[in-house]
Amino acid sequence: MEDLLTIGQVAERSGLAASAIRFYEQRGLVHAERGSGGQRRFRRDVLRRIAFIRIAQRVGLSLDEIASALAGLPPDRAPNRQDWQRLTRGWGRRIDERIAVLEALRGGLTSCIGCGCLSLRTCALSNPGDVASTLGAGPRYLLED
Amino acid sequence: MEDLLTIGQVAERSGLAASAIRFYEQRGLVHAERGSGGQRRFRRDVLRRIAFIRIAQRVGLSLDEIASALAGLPPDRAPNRQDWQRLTRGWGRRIDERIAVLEALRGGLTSCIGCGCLSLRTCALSNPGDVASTLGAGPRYLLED
DNA sequence: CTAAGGGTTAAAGTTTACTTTAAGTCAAGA
DNA sequence: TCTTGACTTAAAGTAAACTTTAACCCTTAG
Repeated sequence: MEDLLTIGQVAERSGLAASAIRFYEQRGLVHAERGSGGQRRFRRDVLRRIAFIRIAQRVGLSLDEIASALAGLPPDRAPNRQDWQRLTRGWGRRIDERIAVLEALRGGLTSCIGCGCLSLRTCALSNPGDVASTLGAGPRYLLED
Repeated sequence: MEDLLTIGQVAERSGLAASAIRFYEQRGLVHAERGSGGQRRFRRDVLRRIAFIRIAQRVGLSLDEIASALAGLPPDRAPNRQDWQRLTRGWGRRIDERIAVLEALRGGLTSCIGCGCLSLRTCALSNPGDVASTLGAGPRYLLED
């Protein structure tokens, strides 16, 4: 077994489509050397990069943001655990914020009976926005008769 | 003040762009009569429909799903509170699920130290999936040295 | 009456994250 | 050697949810 992976092997192991991997290479998210005949050969740690990318996506980052984050890895040596952890700092907060927004929305829904919806433009429920304002001002209202 | 609204007035009151409102009309999400000269005239309750649409989007529904939901409103009379509430049944559960997924992800992140990421294809963190499997099997691991 | 401001249309453009297609090249076993 | 399956490329296609553009019409205040 070689220590370099073909795109098919990476696809197999990561569960990603080969086309997606090529796309990621284009976008600079992963890197491949080229073997005889121009075929891509990936180092094994591409799998960790891909894991990182997928998790980052679930946290809500765009590929551009993920690319910026990955650019923070040391170019000269293989990333170690501290390197990776540095990149995931702040994700917990980001997730907490999204949870807070959803909880506010749910709270609004269940308490939202008898609403006049007088001002759509300022209704916290219909406007995505900062957590503070959504959480801060008590129940909002959705529907009235 | 008329009891029918121009598209500009609806845009102003809802905070939506006029182009978005035209788009919604095309998609059957809102309805407009036509006045002299072919201009759109909206009944005031279009504002409630728009509020519904925006909140449904925040809950995670696509415009197609929202259109189906709106089709459940009575065609012959103005919707009342029960009508609207019927449409929002099930949203709470949907939101709870999304919260559960995010919490599992956050829990995984914070406990994710020392992971071998041996099988990307089955790693709960890198794979979006059902809540049960993500929640059920204890901490998962993200990064190793 | 006329100019400004808002309204109309269809069609094309935007963004994100990919997939599909077409046409061709490479690698490995029988 | 041949054939099959995996690989290559660039370019176009997809989906969602809109926005932009261009060319034109309507309404209203002065």
